[in-house]
Amino acid sequence: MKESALLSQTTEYALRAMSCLAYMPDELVSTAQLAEVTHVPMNYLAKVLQLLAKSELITGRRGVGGGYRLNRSASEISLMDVINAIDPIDRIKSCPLKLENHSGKLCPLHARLDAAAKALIDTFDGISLADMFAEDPSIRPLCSAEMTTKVNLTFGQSD
Amino acid sequence: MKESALLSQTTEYALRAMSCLAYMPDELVSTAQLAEVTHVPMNYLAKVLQLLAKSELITGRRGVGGGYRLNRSASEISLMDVINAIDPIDRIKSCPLKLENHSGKLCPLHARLDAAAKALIDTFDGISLADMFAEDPSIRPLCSAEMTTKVNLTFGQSD
DNA sequence: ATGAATCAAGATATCTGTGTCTGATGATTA
DNA sequence: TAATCATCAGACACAGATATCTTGATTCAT
Repeated sequence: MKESALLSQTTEYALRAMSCLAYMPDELVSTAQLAEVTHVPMNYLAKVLQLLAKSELITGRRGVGGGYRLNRSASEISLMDVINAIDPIDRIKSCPLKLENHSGKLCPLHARLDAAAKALIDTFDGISLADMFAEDPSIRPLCSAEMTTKVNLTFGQSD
Repeated sequence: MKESALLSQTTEYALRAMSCLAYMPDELVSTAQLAEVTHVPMNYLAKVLQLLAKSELITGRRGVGGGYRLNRSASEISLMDVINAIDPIDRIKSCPLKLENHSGKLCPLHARLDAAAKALIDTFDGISLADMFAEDPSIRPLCSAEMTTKVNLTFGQSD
């Protein structure tokens, strides 16, 4: 079959947009700008941003000069927060076969699958948007130069 | 949006079927029997088994008394082998935005997503089908009693 | 106030994963 | 050989994720 990504395409888009917003806190960034930098189809990104806004991770402001901005600081938003806003990773709470006769316990197979899901969730819980700026400063989230130059051009910020 | 499982439905089905086959090596188990025990729609399971057969994890035998059996011993088949036969977990090899200007390196975001994918793969690589029988013997893969009794009834094996 | 910019919301289109069905091929039994 | 069982192979149907488009509502600048 086809390769399957760990996260859905929509979630990937959301993470890109959030990374971008984290890069310039307190600035209002329009959907069009985000779409260009993140290379996401604009009309679709608009939908994704609406979801993020509904989850109260970001706030949208209409009108001229409008756009989106983070609701909390980048260090207080984990990757898992973003993932949860779009496609939560589901834990296996009860036997998927709907068999009753093992009191609450998962079978070895599903116990291990659930453990893997938990590990993933814990990993993403432990990474904040801010963490992604804390390394080699020559490489920015969403691929350094592209983003850095585009953004600087657009907003006239000096580095 | 909707909850999204770590593995696709099809992969889940494949893991169930493989667990079942691992439980009775050297027996030929028909699609109908597997479907009943694993609670998977029979016609669809038939497709999944064909995929597993094409990947040479199992071999099908036609005709009266036919069915499927493992090609290797359960201890030599990892969960990842099964997953790879259906929907491989894809690593992020290059920038999904298709930006060229960072020589081979992933940006912090995708580097972390890829690390998570690698960790998952390593986890599933380290678990064999046989491992799932090595614990509390009262709980079998695919939910103990159900499978145990059904199987014993069907094949008349004593415990 | 008027017009332009921008988000909000809903309808619609497309593609892929999931699931069903039918006929063909091969194996067993009698 | 004939009949039956079960996999094999392909076509078809459906639903949900992805993507597009249109219209309305809000904000800003003039």
